[in-house]
Amino acid sequence: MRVSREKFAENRERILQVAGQLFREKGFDGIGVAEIMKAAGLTHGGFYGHFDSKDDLACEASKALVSKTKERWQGIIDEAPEPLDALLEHYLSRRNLESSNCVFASLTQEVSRHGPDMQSTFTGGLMDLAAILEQVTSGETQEERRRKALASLSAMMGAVILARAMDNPALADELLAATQTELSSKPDEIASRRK
Amino acid sequence: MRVSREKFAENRERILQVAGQLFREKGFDGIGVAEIMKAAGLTHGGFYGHFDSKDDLACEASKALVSKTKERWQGIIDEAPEPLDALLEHYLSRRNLESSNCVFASLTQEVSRHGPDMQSTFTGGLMDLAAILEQVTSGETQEERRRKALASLSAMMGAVILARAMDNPALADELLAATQTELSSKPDEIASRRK
DNA sequence: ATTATCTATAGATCTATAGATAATGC
DNA sequence: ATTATCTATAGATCTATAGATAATGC
Repeated sequence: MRVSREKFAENRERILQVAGQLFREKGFDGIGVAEIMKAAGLTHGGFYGHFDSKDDLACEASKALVSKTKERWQGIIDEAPEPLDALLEHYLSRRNLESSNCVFASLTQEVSRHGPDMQSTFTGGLMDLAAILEQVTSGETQEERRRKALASLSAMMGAVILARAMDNPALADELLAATQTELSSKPDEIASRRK
Repeated sequence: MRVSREKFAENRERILQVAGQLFREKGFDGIGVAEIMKAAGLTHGGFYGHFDSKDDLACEASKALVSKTKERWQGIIDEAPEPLDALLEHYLSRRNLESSNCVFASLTQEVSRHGPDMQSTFTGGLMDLAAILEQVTSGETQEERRRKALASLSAMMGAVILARAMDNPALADELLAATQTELSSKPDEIASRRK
């Protein structure tokens, strides 16, 4: 039943990936170790050869998800001709609402109930996203760009978090569209396109 | 051991109030029925005379908390000479960050994992808060006021949710201040006062 | 020989219920 | 007589561990 070193490393990655998915869908407290391992195609007992505890897994999975979001944001602004609008279009889309891609939009409210390691992971991730946003935000002074970037970050994540809780898809769409229009550098263009 | 009808109603209210507090602090999954009843000064078994299930309690407690937030917001805009700025000052303050007053800033991410009753409570509450914000938002058309109100709602709640997850109080304060400045009708005044 | 995984289980915790108890209110 | 609360417990679930198993890698 033992597997090779290479397969062992693959199994660890699969546990991390499956856990990341299930944590985002059901919350840290909404899914157990046994079910995570089952979804990864392994048995419950094998878990503790890979991670010290469930909380250790939650931290490691969060780190991986934070990195992925940073890479996604950086990738979008590197390629698009209008980076801020491309990022808003991506983040405030119905697709991003329905997938639970962004770990911040799914798990941030649980962070303060966990240990310092997880808090530091989320804090660092948010600072990095703010820095990315600052690069593509216009303003006369650096102070103004920084301020706008932080306010935009709040609005983007707030909009997705609120829209996810709504049982009325039309209202959720309206909330996303309103936030996109207000944060965009070209509000008139967005407003007419969104109709 | 039986108590009067009046005391019975009081006990139910106390369970609701204690549960509202503990749910906001620890999440719906982070606290059990036994501990809630203990905090209310009653025994575990007595719970089911007041509520059908833990989920029933979660719905009722949410409804009460949503109503309280609506009343708080309406009270602020009714009294203040500059209602929008008063609301921003209240909601984006360090005091509101540290208390877990607002049910939306504490529990919204768990709503989509619960039943339709809770989703409808949160959706209705958010619509009502948006309507309150719309009353105190300036704009040339009603459409513009509505759009700004929805975007401001996202930013206000997003800022508090993100700031709560941070282990760096200075950064959390900066995020709240930046959001307040950007949403205010008098950004210059806020910016100079916040220094 | 080492070690990754498996089976089995200990021990804690959680929701919900059953039946007893004792005070209320007709 | 009714009923609000209590004690006690059933039954499910959850984290973590112990010891067995069997394949890897020196």
